[in-house]
Amino acid sequence: MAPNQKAEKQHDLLPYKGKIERFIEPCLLLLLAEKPAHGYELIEPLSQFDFEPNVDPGQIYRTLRRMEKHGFVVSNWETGKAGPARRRYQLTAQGEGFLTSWIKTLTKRVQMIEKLLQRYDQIMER
Amino acid sequence: MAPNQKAEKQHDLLPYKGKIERFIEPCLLLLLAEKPAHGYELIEPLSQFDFEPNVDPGQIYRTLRRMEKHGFVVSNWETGKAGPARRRYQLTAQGEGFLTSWIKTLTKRVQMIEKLLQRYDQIMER
DNA sequence: AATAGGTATATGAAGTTTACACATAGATGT
DNA sequence: ACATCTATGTGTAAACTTCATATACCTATT
Repeated sequence: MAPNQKAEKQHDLLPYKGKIERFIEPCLLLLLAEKPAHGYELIEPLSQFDFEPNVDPGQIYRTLRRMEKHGFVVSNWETGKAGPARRRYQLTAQGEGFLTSWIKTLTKRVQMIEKLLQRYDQIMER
Repeated sequence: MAPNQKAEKQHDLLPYKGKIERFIEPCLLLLLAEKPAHGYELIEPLSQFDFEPNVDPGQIYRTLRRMEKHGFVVSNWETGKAGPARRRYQLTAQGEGFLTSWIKTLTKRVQMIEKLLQRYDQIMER
């Protein structure tokens, strides 16, 4: 096929972020494994995982609800306390299993990246 | 806000892949840093990076053209050899710089994941 | 010389995921 | 009464991936 200069619709390439798809899921599950919490309360601890750009609260709530639909967490409304009602989430046994599979996936990802990094080091040595 | 059961349009959560956004870019750049090549020739070596599902050839060609537009690689048509004409790609100095920034990004990603993995190990110890 | 298969490059379109803005609402302080 | 903080959520466009498909040249075979 001959060279061709059609317009390109896709992304402009920069900025590249190298984000990990749905990384928020294992982060949320881990935090809930440590202790039950409501969404708002998870914003700050989540930010410790260095999300860039900053963690989107909307995404937290959506992800929690989604995971609840799949039985990975359960929630109950907590009134009584000060301020508006909060939905308190707890990890389920299923959720633990899901976290475990996430851990396996992430371990593989690290290996993938390490492989590339090592190969990069090799060509840099020359 | 009260509990609410609206239909959910978003993804069904499973399967989760934890793919790294545009991971194909640093892989291609690294392979080209090792030695110039045409797209078709890169399919097999790319698969060594354990893409799941398998590397999409279409994505390879698109990504190479895109990176060329940004000056990270240059190509020239190679006839003469057996088979149809091939577009031979070479890394540019700019491309090396882009690869370097990718390496930094990926190093950060590894750190993010390691942080999570360690924290997971901690709660598993109990 | 037709045709099948391999090599090589590329596009179309639908589905998934993220980013950012915005909406809702109760509680608290002035 | 009003603003502000806490808390939960939705709408939507842009970005990204996936899978299917198109094109075309070359080589070997019948």
